[in-house]
Amino acid sequence: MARAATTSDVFNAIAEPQRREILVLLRAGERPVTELAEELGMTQPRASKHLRVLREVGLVRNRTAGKQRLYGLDARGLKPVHEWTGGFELFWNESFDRLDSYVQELKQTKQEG
Amino acid sequence: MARAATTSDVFNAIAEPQRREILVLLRAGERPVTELAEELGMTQPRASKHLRVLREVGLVRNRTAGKQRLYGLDARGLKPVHEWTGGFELFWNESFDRLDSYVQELKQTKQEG
DNA sequence: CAATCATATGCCTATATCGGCATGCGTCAA
DNA sequence: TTGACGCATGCCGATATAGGCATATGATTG
Repeated sequence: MARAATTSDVFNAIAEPQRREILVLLRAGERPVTELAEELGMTQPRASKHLRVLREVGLVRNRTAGKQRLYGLDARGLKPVHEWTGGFELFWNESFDRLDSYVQELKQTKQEG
Repeated sequence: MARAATTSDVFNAIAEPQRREILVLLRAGERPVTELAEELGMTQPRASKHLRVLREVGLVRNRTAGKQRLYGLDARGLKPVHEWTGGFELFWNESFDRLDSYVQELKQTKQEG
């Protein structure tokens, strides 16, 4: 009983910073593993492992091109995350009022104490 | 050497489904711990622990109200996540033409930088 | 002060990653 | 076929995290 596996939940998959970096790089187009690894300053096995996770959650796909394996972005899986966070947009925009009243409460409490 | 701690990285904090549920519930307003626990079908210690994580990353705040401790939403921390995923919007929405030109822009920018 | 309600924590176990290193596997060139 | 290159995996160690249960802590009431 822990959180859903990184390989099955996009939220969890992108919780790892290096995987986010990989996704960002892939916006510029397909890349072979070694190139990604080098640009991100990580070893090849490490890059491969992260790419595997991303592939299993469907955020990237790959195709064989000669000796290389090109990884490409499939960002559709990020849409749910964008939409979920979007559901809170009102709250971070509107936070002036809420924050303000919260601050007032704090001041009040302190003065009373 | 693992991913950033759940207590310091919003991406990681919301990687846990139950914490996302808590945040959703809090959109309806402040709630005491026990009420949250009950509505989500989890034990009180469990709810408290999740709330602690959320508090440490700044997604919720709490104030004492008599014997209870009311937790409230502070969604500002979700904005970066929304924006980050938003950076991929063109890749799941737009036509391939526009996507193409966007990619060209990225390449250009990268070369200039 | 004692009893009680509402929460927060500590301790322990099971499980999940992450990263390194060595190595297996597939492809291409000679 | 052999050797080199590119990448995927297996295995191991270290660490993080989730959840349970019992218990400590803080506030309120009698």
